[in-house]
Amino acid sequence: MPSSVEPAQPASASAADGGDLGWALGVVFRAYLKAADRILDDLPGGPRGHQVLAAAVQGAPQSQIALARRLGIDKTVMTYLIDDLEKVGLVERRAHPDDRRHKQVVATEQGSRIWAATRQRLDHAEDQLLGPLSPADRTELRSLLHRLAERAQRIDPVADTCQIVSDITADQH
Amino acid sequence: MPSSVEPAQPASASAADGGDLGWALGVVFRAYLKAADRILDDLPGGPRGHQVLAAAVQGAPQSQIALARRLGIDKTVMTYLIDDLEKVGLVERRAHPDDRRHKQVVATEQGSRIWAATRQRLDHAEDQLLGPLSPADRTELRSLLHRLAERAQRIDPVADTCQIVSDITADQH
DNA sequence: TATTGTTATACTCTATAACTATA
DNA sequence: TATAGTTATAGAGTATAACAATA
Repeated sequence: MPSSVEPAQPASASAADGGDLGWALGVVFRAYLKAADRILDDLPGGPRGHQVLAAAVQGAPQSQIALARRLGIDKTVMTYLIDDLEKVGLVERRAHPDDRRHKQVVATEQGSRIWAATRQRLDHAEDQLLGPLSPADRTELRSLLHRLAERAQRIDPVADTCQIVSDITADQH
Repeated sequence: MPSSVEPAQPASASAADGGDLGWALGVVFRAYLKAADRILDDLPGGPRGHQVLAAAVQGAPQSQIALARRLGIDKTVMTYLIDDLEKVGLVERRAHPDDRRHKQVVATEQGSRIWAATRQRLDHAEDQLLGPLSPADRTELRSLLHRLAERAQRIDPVADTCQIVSDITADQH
């Protein structure tokens, strides 16, 4: 193991307090995904399948497109996701009484049970991910991230797909 | 716009202070990527190309594999990334004098200029992303994320690829 | 005409493995 | 034998467009 060729300091650490927000976000997000993937291995759709299931269990019934926007998923992908969850009997589609174009996604009894169990395991995994932080810091981080996420959601609810991006980039060149 | 079919409250908000860390991380990370992609449209490799360039400009020269581990990129992808950056003349590969298997990635003069310019634009974009937060909260969030990222990095430096994951999942079933 | 949801196609990423060159 | 890097292939994931049903 040739330690001489590995620099002692990580390359990007010098900008630790300036930029590099993207690097930290990426590392933390990937670490979360890796932990979540282990737990959600059996669940169709993995972490995203769980988020759909969570929405179906917890909140008021939502249409597929509303879910897609909130979770940052393309509406076509949402179709496949719900297909798989429905096959296993975790959620059901119901036509909205007032607008039959919308299909509400509701959880089955089994879906609720599975969600509660996996939610518990996810909580444990999240605690491990936040391990280096004090309880107060964990709460602070969760709160800050949620504030940002809610705002980002309001500003740009994924816009169904990414038309907006190309519109904006167009006048930069 | 039929507002009656859209529930007033987002579905996952009820768990806002419990779980849902993954949702918030995902939303914020995607928002960052979207903003960064606009800025880094010209740069080969997008955000990841920029991170490689940043490492080459800022720190001590690192081998490709060290970069790959730090940035959470597969070593084969790193090859393509550096290929593209080298074609455009932003970085160069140099054989390490002590171990010629390693190739150090160093920035060219032009690479340094480009990096400085884009870094400035990224700083601006990050400020906009963190817009809802007070200056103190921004610093706090950056600090918390960096602490987590550095720790996650030490615990699991991407392990070149994802062997570890399957090892661990194996004894769960 | 506009919107929800579905399907099919093409494309981009990514993982995997096989290979080389150095050690 | 083990590691750094490269290349080629196959598979997963994603975007795009076209379509049907409803409003």
